[in-house]
Amino acid sequence: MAPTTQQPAEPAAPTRGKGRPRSAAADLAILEATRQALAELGWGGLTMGDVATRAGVAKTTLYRRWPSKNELVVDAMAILFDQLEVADMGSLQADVEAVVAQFADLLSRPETQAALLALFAEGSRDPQLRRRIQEQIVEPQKVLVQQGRANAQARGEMVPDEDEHAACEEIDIIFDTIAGTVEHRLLVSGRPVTQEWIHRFATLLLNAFPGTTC
Amino acid sequence: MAPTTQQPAEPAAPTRGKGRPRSAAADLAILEATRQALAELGWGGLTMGDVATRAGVAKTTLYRRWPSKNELVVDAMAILFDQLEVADMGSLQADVEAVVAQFADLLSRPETQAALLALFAEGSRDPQLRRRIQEQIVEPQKVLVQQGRANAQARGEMVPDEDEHAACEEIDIIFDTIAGTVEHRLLVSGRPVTQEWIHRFATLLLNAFPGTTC
Amino acid sequence: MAPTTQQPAEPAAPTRGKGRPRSAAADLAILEATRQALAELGWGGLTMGDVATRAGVAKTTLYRRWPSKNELVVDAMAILFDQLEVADMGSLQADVEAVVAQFADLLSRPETQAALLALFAEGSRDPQLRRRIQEQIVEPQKVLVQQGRANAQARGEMVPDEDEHAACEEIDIIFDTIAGTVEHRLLVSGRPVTQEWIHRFATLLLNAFPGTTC
Amino acid sequence: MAPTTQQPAEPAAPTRGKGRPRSAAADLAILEATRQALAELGWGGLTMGDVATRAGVAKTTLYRRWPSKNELVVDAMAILFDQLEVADMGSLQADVEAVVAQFADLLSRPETQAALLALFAEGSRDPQLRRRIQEQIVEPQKVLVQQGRANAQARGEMVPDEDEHAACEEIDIIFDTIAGTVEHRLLVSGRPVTQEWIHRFATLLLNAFPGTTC
DNA sequence: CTATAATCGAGACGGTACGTCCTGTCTTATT
DNA sequence: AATAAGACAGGACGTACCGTCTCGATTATAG
Repeated sequence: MAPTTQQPAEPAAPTRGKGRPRSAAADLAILEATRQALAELGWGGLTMGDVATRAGVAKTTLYRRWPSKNELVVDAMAILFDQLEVADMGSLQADVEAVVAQFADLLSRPETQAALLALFAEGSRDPQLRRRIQEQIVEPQKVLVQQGRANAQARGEMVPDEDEHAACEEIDIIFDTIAGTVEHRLLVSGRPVTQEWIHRFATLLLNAFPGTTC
Repeated sequence: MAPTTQQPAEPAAPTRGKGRPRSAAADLAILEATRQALAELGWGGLTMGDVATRAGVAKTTLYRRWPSKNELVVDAMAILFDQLEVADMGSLQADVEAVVAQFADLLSRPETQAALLALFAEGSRDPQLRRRIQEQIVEPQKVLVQQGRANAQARGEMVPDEDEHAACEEIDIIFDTIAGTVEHRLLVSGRPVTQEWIHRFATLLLNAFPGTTC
Repeated sequence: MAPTTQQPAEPAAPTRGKGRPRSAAADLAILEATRQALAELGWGGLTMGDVATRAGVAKTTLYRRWPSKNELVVDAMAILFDQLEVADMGSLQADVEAVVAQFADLLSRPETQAALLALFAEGSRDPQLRRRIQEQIVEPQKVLVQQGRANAQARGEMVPDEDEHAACEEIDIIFDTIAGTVEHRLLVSGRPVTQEWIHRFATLLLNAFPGTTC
Repeated sequence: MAPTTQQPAEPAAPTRGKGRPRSAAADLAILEATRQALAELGWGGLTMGDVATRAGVAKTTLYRRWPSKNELVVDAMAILFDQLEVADMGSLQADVEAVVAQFADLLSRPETQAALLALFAEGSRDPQLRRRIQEQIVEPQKVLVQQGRANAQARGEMVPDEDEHAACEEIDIIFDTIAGTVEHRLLVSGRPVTQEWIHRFATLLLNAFPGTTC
């Protein structure tokens, strides 16, 4: 999660190196500047030089931490996706609606709109980038589904998993469906995600899965 | 559909344009070269100059027809999306599976992977581009859903629409779900769309909609 | 002199060809437009397309008559240099002053300033162009020197030529001196040619040549 | 003299510029490449991109130092004109002949032929360029005349200047005459400057000025 | 009166250079 | 060692002209 790129080994070493230590403030300033620039200028308008200027930092400082724009933006966006939470609202339907609403809010921010699909597009060519996206952006979302599922099972709304593998597959398909549908609605079709739409979508979703004992 | 950008009025004009007419062969060569370059180099590697060279055409000829890379790629991809068809396979489930398979095939092509998400990302900033994408890429897909629905109703698998508006909303949500989920599976999660996955997904989909009389 | 370039044979043929005859009005309009554009935009800013537009003529019409900008400008300027005359003012000194004044006037026009040195520069690389410049621009000036010399000899101010060859050489050197000095003063040093300067220069010139019987 | 264009203030600044200092080697390579390209391709064929390539330098490095082709060529040529010298040959006639010969040699170089008139032509439109040409190319020549005159006065061949202003005017007219005549002979008339021609021209020149006590 | 033919306008075409912008690396002096 | 500053090689951008071409329309002479 931390902008640890480009360093010797990191986990094995709390490297108390000799020279001047890296400025932690710079990291935050750069990531904030990146989000700001994304929101203002979009993915295509984002330049490393501009980010450096906004952050009050030299270009070198940027490249010392991130190998390129892509990785920088992944880290800048990851912070936002880390804030997603699944609260136990008492029922599966309510939990789903809450999570979808949170996700839709996130996708409505200008920086997210500018960055998310562009990152996915870049990731489809660069496997290393794809992995980084998976770890820092996609996984945090998928965890929500697992969590919500566990909550539902704890409440007795869903039968517990028997086959580990099948459960995994099912989580995948649910996740792709939720994330994909909301993204498509907001970013491709360009139509709003209202409370009513969320309700309809969540209802469909629960219909679709016969495993729910509601 | 035709690369008619940059021209005076087009529909209302049987305008016997005065100068030398634009080369139709150039249009085709450029669009083909664009798809080729996308497949080879990806969105980021796509260069107007390179496309021009591949098409055996001057860069000016490109800019005379398309104001930028974005519009060019929309038109180049639109041709692929025009080829989608909904065949009547006898049952709604079979029809859905067929259409999903077709769509997944399309999204598996390297040029589509390179272009689609990048276009959507650009479209989220540029309303004109978004409209163009809607008309030339998204609409042709949505038509499939409408068509399939009509077929199902003709076969008696679905009750006919009563409320026009509600039907429209439902088509929207179905469409966003199908397109979004498949895109997310293939382009974001990076996992394959197998025959089995398609079957599971189609089943879920039909479960979700109680209107089906199966 | 006429813009006869690019035609079959011309002298041997008053070629009453079959097709539509070339517009004589176009020639004049083009040359006038050329001088206008030169005065406004300078040599570097002069474009064939712009000249065509100013003349209300298609670019093709231009290229049918002149192979390139250089030749076009030679012809456009030649008209101005054809207007130079040597009037018999009664004394060699007066004649020289009159001719220098005329020449200085010509070099003070903006189109001349823009074109003359540029043409000479181009001519130093392109022998064909150099010949054209010699014939249409330089020779008309040199004739003035010969004429003035003849007048002076007729008035008895100079001894008649004995050696044809030596006379020729002397005309050359006088001509280079007058033209070169005035050009350098006006176009290189950028200082004005006043009545006083002309007088001083003419005096020096007559001093320099002992052959004058004054 | 140095290619100092585009810099903050230069003389008043012992400014220990903060970033990486400009490469001095690049300056020399660029100016040399410019002269080479001029000699090979002429003014019209001279391209910023080509110069950059020859110098093994990026185009941006060129534009960082010189705003355009014109200024670059002035600096490239200035080096040649800095090499002019007036040697004391013992007599005014000999000194004049030596200087004219030197100047003619310089004007016979292909890069000079390509550049000089073209620069003067451009300078007649652009006052800033004209000033630059004056300072770096014309003045070094004019200094020769002043120097030669001083030498002659020291030798007693010329009476010393009484009126400062008149002397200045006289230097101007002598300079325009020498430079203009040689340039016209070589670059416009396109005829060679032989030893004999130089002798004749120098003789005329000394005739013209009665101030000489020979 | 109809071919035939060269001209005209318009504007598309392949090509080249332009001057700008951004990338990612480098070289300074400073901290 | 990391920092700010900024020069550097390289490459794509979108524009402007060049000189050629392909159109339909015009305007002359020749049959």
